[in-house]
Amino acid sequence: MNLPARKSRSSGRLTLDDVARSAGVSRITASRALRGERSVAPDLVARVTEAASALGYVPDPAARALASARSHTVVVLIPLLSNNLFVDLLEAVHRALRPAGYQILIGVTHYQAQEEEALLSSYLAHRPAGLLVTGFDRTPRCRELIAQSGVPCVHLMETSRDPALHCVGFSQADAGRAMTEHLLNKGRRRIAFAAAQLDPRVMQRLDGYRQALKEAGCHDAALEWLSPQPSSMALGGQLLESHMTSNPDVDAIFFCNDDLAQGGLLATLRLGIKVPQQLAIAGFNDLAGSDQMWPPLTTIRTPRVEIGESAATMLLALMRGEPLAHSSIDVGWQLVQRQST
Amino acid sequence: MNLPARKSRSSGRLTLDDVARSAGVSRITASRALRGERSVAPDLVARVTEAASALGYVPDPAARALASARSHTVVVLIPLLSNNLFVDLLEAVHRALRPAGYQILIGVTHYQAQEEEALLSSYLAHRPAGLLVTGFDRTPRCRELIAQSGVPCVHLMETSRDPALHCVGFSQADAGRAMTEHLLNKGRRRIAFAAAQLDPRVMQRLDGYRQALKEAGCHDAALEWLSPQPSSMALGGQLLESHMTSNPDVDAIFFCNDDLAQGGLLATLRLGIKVPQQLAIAGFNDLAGSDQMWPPLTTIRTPRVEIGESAATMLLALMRGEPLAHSSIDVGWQLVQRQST
DNA sequence: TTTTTGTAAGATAGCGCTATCTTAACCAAG
DNA sequence: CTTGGTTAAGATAGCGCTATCTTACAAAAA
Repeated sequence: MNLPARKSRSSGRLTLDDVARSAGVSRITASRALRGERSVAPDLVARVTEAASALGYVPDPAARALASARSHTVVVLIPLLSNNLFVDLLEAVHRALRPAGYQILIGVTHYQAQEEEALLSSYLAHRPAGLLVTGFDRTPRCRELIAQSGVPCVHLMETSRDPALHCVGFSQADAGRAMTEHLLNKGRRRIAFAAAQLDPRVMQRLDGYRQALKEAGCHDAALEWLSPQPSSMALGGQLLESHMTSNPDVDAIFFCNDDLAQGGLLATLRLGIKVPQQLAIAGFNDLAGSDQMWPPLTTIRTPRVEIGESAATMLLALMRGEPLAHSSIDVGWQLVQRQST
Repeated sequence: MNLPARKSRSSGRLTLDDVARSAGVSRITASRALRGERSVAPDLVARVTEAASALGYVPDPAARALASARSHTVVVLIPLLSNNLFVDLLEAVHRALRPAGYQILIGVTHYQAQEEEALLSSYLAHRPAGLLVTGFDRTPRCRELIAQSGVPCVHLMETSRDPALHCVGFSQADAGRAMTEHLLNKGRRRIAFAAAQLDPRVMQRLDGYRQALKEAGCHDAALEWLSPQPSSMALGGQLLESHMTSNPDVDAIFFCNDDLAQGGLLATLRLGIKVPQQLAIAGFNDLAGSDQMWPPLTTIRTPRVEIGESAATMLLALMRGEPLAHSSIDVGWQLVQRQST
């Protein structure tokens, strides 16, 4: 009488055992060899590596994550994908982390605290090796989730003096202030600030704008044109058009983001407003196309590629448990003057 | 003498056993209840569900993937993130798949067959539940990887008559032809086709353009301005500027993508070319900002949200093993006439 | 030589789930 | 009252890896 022979659940997948057998070592040695652990003889490492690539072995990330309670995934939370700013950031992060064997799991929060919470709790279940998040503005629950998870985390886009927070960014307020001072230097006095989305970084730019104008004695709250709607070219045009009729004496508009500024610039064409003679226009971020506008747009170039790279490097160090030279990196920014101011 | 007490590897994580214990059922019953399998009594399902949410239990995706040889991840391969076309697509896919419990793993191929291969082999190791890929143009090795994996796959952006291929898209050639005919109808005869990137879909639009012009007897190979470089506003401006000097009689330019067209349109401002009087300009995709241009850009509106939704729905059916009404869905496109033509 | 390290390699035992097989319970049919 | 067929719930055994403990062996110390 033959046993009922429980059906094998094997998926036919190539496993570490196959590699080990082919290399003539034990499974665990093969595992250590492939992970580059010490205490494996160099010739064995070579044998295992060869066997693995000859067979086309790819480790199963699920099994790996389950056994080691840590995956090779890095979760990146950004507010939007439709802003090239964050796409550039993502690409830079990806370029830096991929060679180190990490994969990126992208979470898009749409500037919604609730979405961030949901994404975080679902993504933390993957036991990511690291976490990259945008800014510091999040719910206490989010902070708690991050802290409790024990996953190394680097904050993007802003800087902080708190040595417990790892971050790579620049001072949004300083940049906002510098652009405003640039407009003041150009002789403008009725300088409007047109903003949308109103996320924390936009508000910091607004702060810089206010400081500069107050110091110059030119601040006028009526020239802060703030809209909570999502940023877009169309909205930039609308903001310019609607507010310029009620404030015709405005001689400069500082848009909090280039997409708004581009829309504003195009609206001036429609309306027959001369830029920069009648009205100076400035943006923020130096997005694609800003140099192509007519006139080309004066803006703040924000080094998102550098932010992505530095943050990835910092995260790699944290994940490896290496000590950090600095917990906060300020990558600065650059005012790019073009013909719109 | 006490045993050496092997240190527990438990991660302190909340597991299914905790939920089962709290609900007073066995682990496997809790598992079935949470996965909505039949053959669990409704009151037990309720007890388990409650216990799970009370405890804040989140299943471990790694354990799940390992045990069932299938994850709840859907891999999406797109050429670029910096083109809003694909971002819109991704957002739509995400919105459709998230409620069904699937997560998206994004792979960016940069239009490189090599990158696609690398991404595919590394992402397939995650045993994704489904696969969404852009177009049909890929290496034999990629096709083989997809076929061998047995993972349901839906192709985006194009259509095919092969019933074995699942796809959601539209006829790029038809759209290209329609736009060309629109320009012919406007009385234009020297119509240039300006293109970059030269990916398969661009070439299909070119085909449509050629057909229409040949039928009208207006085809001139010298008016096909093709650049293998990545598409950008700057390149659009360059293409227009450089070719218009050598072909001053051109009375219309059909750009293969809106970013090129926008750049071209802005270049006409710089160069003092009157649009549409002297030169008609048309684009493709109706990207953000095309309606804000001056003059607003005539273009082909491509229904990427619909593509994303339909593809996700189709993939869901495939993943659940449900029968499909159609293996190929043509979502069409729409010519949006604005003032640039 | 014998003992004490040190280290490389292997044996063992899970990680947290789900596929599969078993059993228990129930009802209708014989 | 048995028998067979159905279903719900539980028991068992992995999925493919790595953490941890053991062992073997060589080199260093006694």
